[in-house]
Amino acid sequence: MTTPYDHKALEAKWQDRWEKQRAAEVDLRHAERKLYMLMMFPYPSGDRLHVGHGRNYILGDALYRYLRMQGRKALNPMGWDAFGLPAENAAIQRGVHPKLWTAGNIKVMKEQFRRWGILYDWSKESASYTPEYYRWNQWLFLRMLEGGIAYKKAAPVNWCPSCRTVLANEQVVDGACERCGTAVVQKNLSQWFFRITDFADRLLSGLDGLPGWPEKVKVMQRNWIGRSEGAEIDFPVEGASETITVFTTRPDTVHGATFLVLAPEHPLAAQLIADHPERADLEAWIETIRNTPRIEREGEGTAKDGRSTGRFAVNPATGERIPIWLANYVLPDYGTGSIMAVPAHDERDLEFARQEGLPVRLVYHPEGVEPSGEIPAADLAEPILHEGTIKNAPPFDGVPAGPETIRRFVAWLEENGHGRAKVSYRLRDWLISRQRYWGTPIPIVYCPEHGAVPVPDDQLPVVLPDEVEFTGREGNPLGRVAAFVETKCPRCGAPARRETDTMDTFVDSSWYYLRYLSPRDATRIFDPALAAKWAPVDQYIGGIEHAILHLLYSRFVCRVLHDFGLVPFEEPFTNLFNQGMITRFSDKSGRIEKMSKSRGNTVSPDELIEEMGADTERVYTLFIGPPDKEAEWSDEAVSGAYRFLNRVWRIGERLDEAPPIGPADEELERARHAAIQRVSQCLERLAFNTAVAALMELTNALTRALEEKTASRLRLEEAFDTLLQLLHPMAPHLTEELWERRGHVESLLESTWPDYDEAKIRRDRVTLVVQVDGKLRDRIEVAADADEREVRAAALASEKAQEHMAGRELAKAVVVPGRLINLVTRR
RNA sequence: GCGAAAGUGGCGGAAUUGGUAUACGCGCUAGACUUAGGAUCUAGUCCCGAGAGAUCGGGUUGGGGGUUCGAGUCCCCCCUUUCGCACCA
Repeated sequence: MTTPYDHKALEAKWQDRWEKQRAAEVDLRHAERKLYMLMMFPYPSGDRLHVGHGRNYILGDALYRYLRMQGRKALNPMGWDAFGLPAENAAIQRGVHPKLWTAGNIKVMKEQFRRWGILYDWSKESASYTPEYYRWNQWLFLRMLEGGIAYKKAAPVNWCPSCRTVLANEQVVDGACERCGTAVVQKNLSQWFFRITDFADRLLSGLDGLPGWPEKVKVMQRNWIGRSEGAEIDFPVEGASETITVFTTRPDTVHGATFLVLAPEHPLAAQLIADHPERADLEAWIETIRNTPRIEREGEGTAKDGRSTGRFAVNPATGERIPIWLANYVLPDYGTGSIMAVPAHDERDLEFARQEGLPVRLVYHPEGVEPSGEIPAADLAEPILHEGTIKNAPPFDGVPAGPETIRRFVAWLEENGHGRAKVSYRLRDWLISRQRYWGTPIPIVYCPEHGAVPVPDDQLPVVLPDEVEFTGREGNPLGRVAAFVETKCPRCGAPARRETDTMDTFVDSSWYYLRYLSPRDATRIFDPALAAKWAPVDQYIGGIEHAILHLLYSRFVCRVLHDFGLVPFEEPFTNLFNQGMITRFSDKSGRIEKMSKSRGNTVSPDELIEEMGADTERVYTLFIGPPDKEAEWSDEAVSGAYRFLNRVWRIGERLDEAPPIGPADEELERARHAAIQRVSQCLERLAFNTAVAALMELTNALTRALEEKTASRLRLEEAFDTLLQLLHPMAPHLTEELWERRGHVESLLESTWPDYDEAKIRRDRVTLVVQVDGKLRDRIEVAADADEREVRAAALASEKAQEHMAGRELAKAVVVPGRLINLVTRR
């Protein structure tokens, strides 16, 4: 009977030891070569981490330990994204103060990390809910205010009725709150923004300088920024002094603009319909559109809904009168909130023209089609998008569609004073105000005399008051704390009120990687010298869900810090790795889904660790599949990892069974060097799954050698030591224990990653595949250094090859050294 | 609709640059040791056909075509799945 190894005692022992030794602590000032790796810091929610979360941290730790053994003692800090709604909701529901609740959760999560055997440099720990941290959020806000990057404006904003706060555009997914899924409504409010749109071009072009980022993330960011080149064109309104300016990417189709469409919310709309006989009806209709949730208005298949204003504008290209319409398909917050409709050359405009019986006028004509002036929209089956030549639009007749034509039109518009080149973006400014308690107070005081007055630096931090009632009632609880709200104007000393909005927690997370470098510096946001030395982060690891949100905001804030002269770089994260999700069958939905508490398909690491140990979870998690792909958790397959580790353990107990001299020493030596090579190459590209497979093969080779007594004790011990080293990143506890038992004084973590010798892997004689006309027919053994002539002779001597050549003449022989020879016959 | 990634045994998956498809693991089958085994060890396990047998022949990486001595890998067309974007003018 064999008993499994005592993982409980052994794992506790090593976790204690690493903690006591402060095994991952880095001296930032004196380290010679910098390497900064980082996992996205977690939100300390009340839920215990499950094995799906574990993948992220285990992956990072395995990488850390590997780098460490490579002689690269990386900075690998951890902290807490500790502000946010769940803490406040817990306070409302359970009467626990968010601060206590959060602190308790941090303690639990820290213990979970420990139990996974994960090494962080805890001396750098920082948490965003401490005044020591968030005062620098406030400081940064004030600098951005001075720099004109932070500003306040009244605007229609996204409001989540369930979270009772406004949201940034990035936090609205398919018209719903990113956090709770509730449909977002529009509200007109005066709010604080960061002028991220000023950085749109830099954020866009910077992506080209990030070869270490997944293409997918870069594409998502490019789409989100949504740069469009085009022109603004002015259309004078008939009978009024106003002009309507539209944005278009196709100024070359301006002759085909047969009507204008304004978003119903457009500032001119009310004026245009002022004299309309059905003005009241129209106003009611505008209200309806205005109050339609975004999801309905912009959703798939939403019908176009429009009304004529009864007014006309002049097409500056043709001089013709064209009607002005209002319609829901024109969005108020993109471009100028108004378009020139060219139904001949735009699908949406054509659809609307058909629906409303509006005319079409071709600018580009396919071959053989002659100009026919305005025609009914019903006569055109589909729009002509990027083909044909211009006819009947002097001076452009005969010009084909293309970018050069667009440039010519822009120049022509500019010369004639009808318009100008213009670049538009989808990106909106970042709305950072939140009407919630548990966040960084925005350091502003409202004075009746001086308006919004910034809190002076020497009065920072503006501390979040502890004495707050969490009732769940409408409105920010901060607004009901008189001691907080009532203050004096920093400028004149008159009674004034504090801003009660707090900052979006994505502000906290946009620069935290810099705070780790000097977490207790009370004099500045971070140490610029250390930032210049250690940042940017070399390897960032986290989930794809932050492809836009956190990663875009961080890139923006990094540029702000750069422009302030605080950091010498513009990109915060040089290499980015998105680990795949762990999925599992969910009884609730009957489907395989992302592992999550709400889906009820989580696996608790606590029980798994209790039963089979943290090393088993680690090895299985790394073995489950390519780390960047999603992977399905299998409760059964976990035991494979457990069996593997027990096999390793048993080899350790049986080393003394090996004979002093072994007949197959070279074989084991070859297996050892091959394993070093394979595992090293795998880990260089984070392919832990195949690295584990290679280690299983080495383990199998060791077991076989031991069973068959074919390797000497010396070789066996050597190979076993190598196995422990290569396996350490994946199974640190077990390997440290066995390493110690082998009599090594220095810890395995401090040992040097083994080198391999290619000469030791090479064999004297190799097996070559013999193909005849591309089909495998035989295998032959030849000297490893055999030249092409020798290989060909050996292959032609093969009886099987001869049979399959069936007397046909040899046309040529293709030799791939060390692999195969293909005998090609003449047909 | 646009963009991206993917499709390989019963399952998870492997296969740097085109060069022995199915490594490694799970599951399953048989056997060994056992009072017992969800423990451990050994052997087998892509499909079809022939053979008592070691073996031998043929086929196979979603489907179809192409390039090549040679294609899971490259090119073209199609199907399916997942993800992202989606009235952005």
